[in-house]
Amino acid sequence: MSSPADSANLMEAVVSLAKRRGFIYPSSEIYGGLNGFFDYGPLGSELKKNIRDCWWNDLVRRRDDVVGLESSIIMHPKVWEASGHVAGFTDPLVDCKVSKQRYRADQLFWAAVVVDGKTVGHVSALESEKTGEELQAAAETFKRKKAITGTLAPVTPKDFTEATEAEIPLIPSPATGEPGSLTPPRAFNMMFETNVGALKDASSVAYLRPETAQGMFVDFKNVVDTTRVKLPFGIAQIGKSFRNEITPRNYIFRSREFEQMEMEYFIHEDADWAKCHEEWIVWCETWLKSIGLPASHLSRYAHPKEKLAFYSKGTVDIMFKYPFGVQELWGIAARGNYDLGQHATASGKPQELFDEATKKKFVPHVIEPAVGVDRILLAVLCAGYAEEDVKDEKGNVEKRTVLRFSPRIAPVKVAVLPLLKNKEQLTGRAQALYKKLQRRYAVQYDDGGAIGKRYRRQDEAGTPWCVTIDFDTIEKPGDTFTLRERDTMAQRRITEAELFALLDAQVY
RNA sequence: GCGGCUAUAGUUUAAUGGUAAAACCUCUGAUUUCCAAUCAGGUGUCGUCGGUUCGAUUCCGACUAGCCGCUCCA
Repeated sequence: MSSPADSANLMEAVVSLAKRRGFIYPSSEIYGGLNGFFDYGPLGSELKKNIRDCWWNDLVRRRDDVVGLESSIIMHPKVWEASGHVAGFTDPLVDCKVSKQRYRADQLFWAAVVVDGKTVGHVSALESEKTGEELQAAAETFKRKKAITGTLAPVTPKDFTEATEAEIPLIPSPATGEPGSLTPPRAFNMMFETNVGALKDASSVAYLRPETAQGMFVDFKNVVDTTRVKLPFGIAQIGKSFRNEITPRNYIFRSREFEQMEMEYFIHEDADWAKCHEEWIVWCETWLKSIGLPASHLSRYAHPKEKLAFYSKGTVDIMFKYPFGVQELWGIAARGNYDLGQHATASGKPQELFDEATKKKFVPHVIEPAVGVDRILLAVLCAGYAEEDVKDEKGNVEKRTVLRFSPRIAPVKVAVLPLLKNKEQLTGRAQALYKKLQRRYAVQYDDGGAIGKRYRRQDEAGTPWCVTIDFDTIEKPGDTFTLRERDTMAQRRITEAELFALLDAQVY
């Protein structure tokens, strides 16, 4: 087997195949495209739906402790104030116009150099464990170089967001050491704004949700009051989310409109959250393997304690080895009771449960596995893509392109192929089988061109099996078809009952 | 958003200051056609806008989109 020479080629090959076979198109392509948005074509929309269905079936339908939810995309603006997204979902950035370096304003520190009570200059340093000491040392160096006499006051470190308009031009760039090249911090909220109702004013502002999670928190009491759930239990949701990313990148990996599959798993405040956290990480890893992602491409990344939000007890990301690097696929966060607490405070409605044992009310804690459907889809495309060298009858080496999707998520489960399209006996039998399969599975009927070409066409679509209705089917007893397997290209004869049994076992 | 590179059929590529080509794909027809069989035929292209020019797909500019880096994240 051969594969594209390097990662860049693999990515190009996947993008090209995805377009050519109708998995993924750039959005609004006839108008020049729109950065950060994509459309899913006939095969892509089937693949995506299968990923969603597998997750929903395994998590919501096949577990006793998880229920589903579908909340609205536009919610009350106060939801996003309480969640912290209005204030905190921003990245204030500062550019150095000379060095072209970019800094996070809250990670770029500076201080005035004060000698004998007079400000004589400014120094800067990037955030580190000893930012204060570095600034102090820089201030002393500054004083010495400028040959200023007097008493240097201890520096007061501030981050760049605290700099006034007058101070910004005086602060030196960490890259050049010279002032004047830094831009004012530009903060932009990553939430898309819109207006609800006829009037467009401050009171009509609403947001397209940047995550689906808040729906589960806001409807927490509704679910508790209207269903028979008992702790521990989860509320799961699949839906579109929107983020006005600065730089959408890496194909569908980071887009501005994307689809999330999230669950909030609520546990007692005294429950062993670490154990529960670990169990859900394992569940997620197992699930990814069940839809065909190889274990060799999966890894874990535990966020360091000091980088966690103050309310977070721990976050572990399941990483996937994409062609452009090992990147986050699934984040499993232990969020304590922060979100329910925030909504209780903001809404004035307690978000508590009653503990019969202790006779006390408490706010449940939560474990949150959050994954992007588009990221999973990209992962299965990249992991499943293969180019093989196969020899034809004459011994010539030819390239076979194949997408090795798990039968669970393959957009087409079976292709029904009459060996010839001008023989009524063959096409009639093929149509009958096709119609019967169609009632339960996504199937394709293909009578175009040569049989070999049709097999290869299905390989590129990732179809696990082809059944060919041939002359043995109609001339020999047994009513058997040729079953051709995608991965091995092996052929064997199979009856209709055996075919349905195979599908029942493999497609779930 | 900033910097670098790029843009020709659905895909991958070629040529050209004088009006665009090939392969694959797709479609139609013929054929007892099982690993991109064979034969015959068909559709389809210079990202957008502007400038220079007698004439621009080619040169220049802007915009849009893509790739890489800064940054960010499901």
